[in-house]
Amino acid sequence: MKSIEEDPGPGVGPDPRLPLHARIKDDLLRRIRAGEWNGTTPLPPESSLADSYEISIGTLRRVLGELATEGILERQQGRGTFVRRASFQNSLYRFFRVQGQEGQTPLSRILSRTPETADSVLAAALNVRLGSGLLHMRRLRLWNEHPFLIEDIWLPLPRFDAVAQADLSDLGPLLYPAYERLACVVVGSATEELSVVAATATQAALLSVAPDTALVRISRSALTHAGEIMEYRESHGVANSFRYRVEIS
Amino acid sequence: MKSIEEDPGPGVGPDPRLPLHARIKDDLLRRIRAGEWNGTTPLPPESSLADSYEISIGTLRRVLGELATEGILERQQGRGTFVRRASFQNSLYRFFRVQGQEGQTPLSRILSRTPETADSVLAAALNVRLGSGLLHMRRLRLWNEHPFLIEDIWLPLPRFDAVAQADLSDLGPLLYPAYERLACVVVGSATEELSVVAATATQAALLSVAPDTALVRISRSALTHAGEIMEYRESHGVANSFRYRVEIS
DNA sequence: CAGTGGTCTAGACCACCTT
DNA sequence: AGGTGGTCTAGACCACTGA
Repeated sequence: MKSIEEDPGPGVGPDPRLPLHARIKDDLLRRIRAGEWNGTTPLPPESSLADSYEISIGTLRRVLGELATEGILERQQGRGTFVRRASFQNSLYRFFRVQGQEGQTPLSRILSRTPETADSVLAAALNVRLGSGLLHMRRLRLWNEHPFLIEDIWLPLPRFDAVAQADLSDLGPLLYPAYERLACVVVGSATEELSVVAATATQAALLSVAPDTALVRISRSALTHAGEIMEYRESHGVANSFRYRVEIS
Repeated sequence: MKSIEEDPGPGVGPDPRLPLHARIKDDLLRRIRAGEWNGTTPLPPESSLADSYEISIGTLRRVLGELATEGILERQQGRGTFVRRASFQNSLYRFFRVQGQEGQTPLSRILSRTPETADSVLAAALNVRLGSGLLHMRRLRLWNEHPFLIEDIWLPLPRFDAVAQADLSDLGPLLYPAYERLACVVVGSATEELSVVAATATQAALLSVAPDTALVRISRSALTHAGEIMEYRESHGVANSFRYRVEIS
């Protein structure tokens, strides 16, 4: 329990010329990134947060509303306000037009799981030192026994030792819940980048297409709430099964 | 000037169980789509809007704030609240990595401008009857005399007669301001769809690549504020100069 | 039932733009 | 100077959740 004297009060934030709500928002973002609330425990109720910041409840509600709109927080009437996990609603993956029922998760088959050392590309992607230990997993995604996506996944060691040693059947089709269970790491956000490349011989064989067929490559960096890169992933799928839509306004 | 009796009051909106702010928002969206304010004339001031809806200014401000966040309205302190044109900040076009200074508009060269009749694909894309009149323009975009994008643009006639007859030098590199000037049509929003195709012989020649090179195709449907499709556009660029990023949270 | 977030109000004061 | 949107407050009442 905090005393009022410990609390930063309305003076928080770097630039006192900023509006009050902006400074409060910055401070809340800082505390979320610091892991003060972990996704299962709610933030303090509005009234108590407003008191501790010494602002009116209306101003605090404006800040919480903005953070909810941005997908950082999730508000549930009667229950409380929670830090949200990354939802991957916007993920580019979803735009491979594959034959399969809506809402179902495709089958996944882990082809390999081997320790590696970081080359310069991976060291940069994961923000680790050259030559440090990584876990590399290669996975195939399939609909009705028909492969449509190859995933190469790299995780830093020793942080993910538990994933390296877990029974493969413990991992299941969704890896992020497994990371949380085994290594206590939660995905807070991610960045994906799309590009088009020609299939290597290996990729072509796995996807049963001709070599040099155009593939869509999606590179994903997944971050913790604190902003540390926890996973780097490259996925390749056949380009002519890919459609992506954007709304502009 | 409206009398209070004419105004819909707080009872507007289809479902009276909806919160007040949601019903007001629906009504404002309807009036925006109906073209009640055209982008240069401001909406009535907050106080007068709140009075005419018989709601408090705080509730009205909430609605206007949401519409501004969604990019529908633009608020300018001291000036007023305006309906926004489409900004194309999110356009997929921007992700062709071309050599050229930031912020500059690439050169454009109109290769052809011919009347056509709508085939089934174009009729569906522009929501017009099969066989109705269209204007087809083909345009090349270049950086330093190096072509990187082919654009095929279709406009419904007779609405865009003025564009069909204007001097080509009147069109300039940006078409949407020209549509507004010549045909009094403003873009309110747009949808873009990305796919990957193989270059035809003609496309390959124009872009000086080998036939069957992978191209990124971007199909764009541009809409008026009223939701009518005013332009359909297909653009093709070399796929390996394309990079697209998405943030996920 | 107590506690949470959701809605709505009424009004004060400030910062900015136009005239 | 007058009018616009921007900030902030204080409080009433409602709807939902969980024990």
